[in-house]
Parts: sequence; C-alpha cells; structure tokens
Amino acid sequence: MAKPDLSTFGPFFSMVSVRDDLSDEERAAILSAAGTAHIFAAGEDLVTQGERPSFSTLVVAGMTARYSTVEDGGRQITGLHIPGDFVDLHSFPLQVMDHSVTAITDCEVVTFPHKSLMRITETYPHLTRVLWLLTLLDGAIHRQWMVTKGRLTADEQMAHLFCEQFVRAQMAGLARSQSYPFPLTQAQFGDALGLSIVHTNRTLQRLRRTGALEWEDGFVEIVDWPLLRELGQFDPTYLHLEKLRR
Amino acid sequence: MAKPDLSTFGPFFSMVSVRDDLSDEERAAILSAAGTAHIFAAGEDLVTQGERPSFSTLVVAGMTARYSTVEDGGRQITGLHIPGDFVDLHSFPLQVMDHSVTAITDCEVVTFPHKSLMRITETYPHLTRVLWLLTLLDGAIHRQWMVTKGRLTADEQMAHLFCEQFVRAQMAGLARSQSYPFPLTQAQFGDALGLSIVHTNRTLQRLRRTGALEWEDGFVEIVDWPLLRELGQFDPTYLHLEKLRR
DNA sequence: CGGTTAATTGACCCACTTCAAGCGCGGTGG
DNA sequence: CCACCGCGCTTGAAGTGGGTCAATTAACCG
Repeated sequence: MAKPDLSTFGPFFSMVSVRDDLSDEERAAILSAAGTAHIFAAGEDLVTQGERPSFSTLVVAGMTARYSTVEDGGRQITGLHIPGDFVDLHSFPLQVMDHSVTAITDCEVVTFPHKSLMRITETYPHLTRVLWLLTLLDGAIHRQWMVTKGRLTADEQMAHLFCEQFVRAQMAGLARSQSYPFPLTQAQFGDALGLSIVHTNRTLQRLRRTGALEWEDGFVEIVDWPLLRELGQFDPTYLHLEKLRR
Repeated sequence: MAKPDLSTFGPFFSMVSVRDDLSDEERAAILSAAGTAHIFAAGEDLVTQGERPSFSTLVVAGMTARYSTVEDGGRQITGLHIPGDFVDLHSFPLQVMDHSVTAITDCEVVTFPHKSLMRITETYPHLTRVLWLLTLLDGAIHRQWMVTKGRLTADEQMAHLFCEQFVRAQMAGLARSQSYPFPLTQAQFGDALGLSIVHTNRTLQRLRRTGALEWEDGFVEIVDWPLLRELGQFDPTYLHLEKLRR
C-alpha cells in the first residue's frame, strides 16, 4: 500500500502520449493524484456491481476484465484491461458501478481517489479532456465489439480481438515486436467473445490452422499480421491512435 | 438555420436533471454554446465515419442511429438517439468519427461548435463533468447491449431493448404513461439487435404473443410492464437514474 | 394502376450450443 | 513416491437458434 514511484506509470503515459501530449505540470498532477498501490490475486474482484467506489483504479501489472452476469449464470466480459488502462475511470462521474471488475491474473493496481480527480477537473481543463478521452476509448471499443459480435462470424470476431489486443499492447509499450501477453483461459476468452467454451476452442483451432498466430503459455505470437488483420476485418481507426490536441 | 429557442432543449434538460442539477449559470452556458438548428430527412447521414466534425449534434426532434458497416454489407446499429441525446458528443475529445450517424426519421437537431464546448470545459468544471457523464451513459448502454447480445436469446434481447427505450423516453419526457415513439422499420430494428430481418420479424411475433406490448404506427404501447421487464431481464441500474452531485 | 417499400411466411441450412466424456498436467496429501 | 484430484483443454455427437433464399401480401403513392 505504499505510494507508487514514477516508473509504475510507464504504460499509462505511453498509452496517453499516442493520443496527445501532456505538459510536465499535467504529468505531475497525475502523479500527485495517485493514491496507494494494491495487489489482487487472480480471480478476486477489484470492484463489484452496485458499489460506489471513492476512487478509480489504474492497472499497473497483470490483466483485469469488466464483466456482467445474467440470470442463467452466463457471464459476459465487456472489456479487457492491461497495464496503463483504468478499469473504472467512469466511476468518477457515474459514481455507481454498473458492472464488476475481476482480476484475470494476479495484478498490481494504483488507486486514484475521486477527490483528487475532482481537483484535476477543477484545475486542469486539458488534462480533464484527456481523462474524458480515455473513457471514450472504452466506448469506442465497446461499439466495435458490438459490431463484431452482431455482424461477423465467430472466426472473424476472434481474429479481430487478437488484433485489437496486439495494437493496444503495443501502444502501452507491453508488446515485443510480434508478441504480447494474453493470459486468459479459453473459458474467459469465450466469455469475452460471447461464445460457448466448446465453440471458442474449435474456433481457435481453425484460427491457429490459418497460421496467422500462435497462442501458448499466456502469450500470443503474431505470425502473419496482414492475414490476421484481413481475417478480422481489423481497421484500427476506432482506437484513435492519432496525436491531436484534445 | 436559425438560433434555437429555449423550449428546444426541454428533453435535454429533463434527461440531465434526472442525474444532476444544473445551476442557472450552467443552463445559460449550454444555451449560449448552442449553434444553429438543422433539419435532416429520414435516411440522410448526419455524420460519416472518418469525418472530423467541428461541432457536436443534439437531437431535438425525431430519431437517429449510430451505425457501422462491415465488408459483406452488413450493418450494425450501435445506438438509438431520441430528443435530448447528443449523437456525437464524444467527437469533441475524439475529433475523428469512428462510426456514422443516420436519421431514422426526419429530424431536427442543434449543433454545438466544439469551440463552444471547449470554452465550457475551460470555465465550468461541474458542467464539464455532466457532459462527460452523458458520454459515459452511452458507454454503459453499449456494455448492456454487449451483454444482451452475447448472453441472452433474441427474445430476451428484444424485450430488453424495448424496456430500455421506454425508460429513456420517460426520462426525456417523451413518453405517455404507457407508450412511446419507436419509429423504426423492422429492418432497422434488426440492425440494432444484430439479427436478420426474418428472425427479427419472428421474434417480434413471439414477443407480441406474450401480450407484454404492442408496436404499431411507430409507437410502442407497454401492456404488461412487469412481464416485459422479466422477459428482458431488465434492470435499469446501468442507466444511472439517480440524482447525484457529479 | 404500376412501382416501391415494409411486413410476413415457408423451406432449408449451418453456425453455434449443449451434453458428455476423456486427456494431460501440476499440486497436494498420505 | 505415488495416488488422487481439479482444472484447463480437447473431442464427439446431437440438438437448436438463427441465417439465407425466395415468394407473397399489404400499404402507400404518384
């Protein structure tokens, strides 16, 4: 529960700097808004639906997922979060959580008290717009997932998700040239895709047979990026990778 | 293209006041940020994917939809907008549109120049958080659509969407006690649900036979609200209907 | 009265689900 | 040291929800 040091925020600043520049003062404001560091074990929930957290949580190491459950026990994962991502920055204006967040792997996070975020919005309009932007990226990804789920086949949808995670990992500085961490089980992967575990497995086998990628030991290796992009009809426009004055 | 008068913003202020209070000064700031009024005919696009609009658009009358298309020509609607909704408030921080917006019916809108919104973020932190909140409501709805699409049957998903639109229409002051405008064709409805037109039709017939609702001439009449809620597993928490200081 | 668009129906097909079983591996306890 | 267990992955077989293709009807409109 110590105060985190600067290197902790590498993925976050890397991910932001793809989209906009922060001034030294703004960076300092982020650092001083940071609260305490925490550890969660795989399977633990960081936040639960219905809660009113007094802080937002930034992932520093590991992977987390947003999810909701339905009456028959089914679970839908609505977002995957890697270091540099806030799992619930939206809880600052929304205040009540409309979904839960769970730890996919053991992970390390830093909390940002809403009080500190409030002070940022009162003092740093540009930084506020950048934080706003981050929540809008989530929204853009949500829309893309709807499109792939609604109008593409399972094979295309799966290829698309592998593409998305690759690019996002690159932006956060977490990818090697052709590989990135992807520590899900197939059951969790199926929950993210909205597929049964059996069909997830078979779809994955088909995708592997195309030779576009490999996935073992929690790492994805991109073998044929142009092919994978094509299979997933992946166009990264929705990730807003352009550096613009926000 | 005249400057709009105050009554134009009734649904917007109604919808906002469900979630928070605005001061007179903040209301005035909204009014003075408003640009010009415009009319779009059904089928016209208000905004197109890839565009960099210099303003955001508030619906004043009629209905619009966000959508994306995929390679085989399929179309997925990712959001339905009624009076009081911004169709692309997110284009203010994002700047580049990652989807298009089309007019479902003839409709009337008011544009808000990004320059004016920028001035709001520089001057009114609380109002900024309220605008931020509005974009987060979109995100929450997106997540819910993912869940219903991913883990519910077509029947449940359809019932859920009817519930959602009812509550949203009520919040904007657009519903009578048990009915609200729903001017989609079945093809458009199917595009929103991610279903084929044939299956949309058959699912609708089944839903009608439950006696939970009627839908004709562009209006939905809720006949048995508890039943409809149950059929759609509808829980409005995600719409954040609580008035809180944001 | 022909032309167009929306709603509907029938028939067939396939993508995906469900149920059930088996396999491999690491962990644990006796 | 080994037997057992649980979990993640894989496979087979059978069922079904939803898609596709094709045609018909109904309403509207100039």
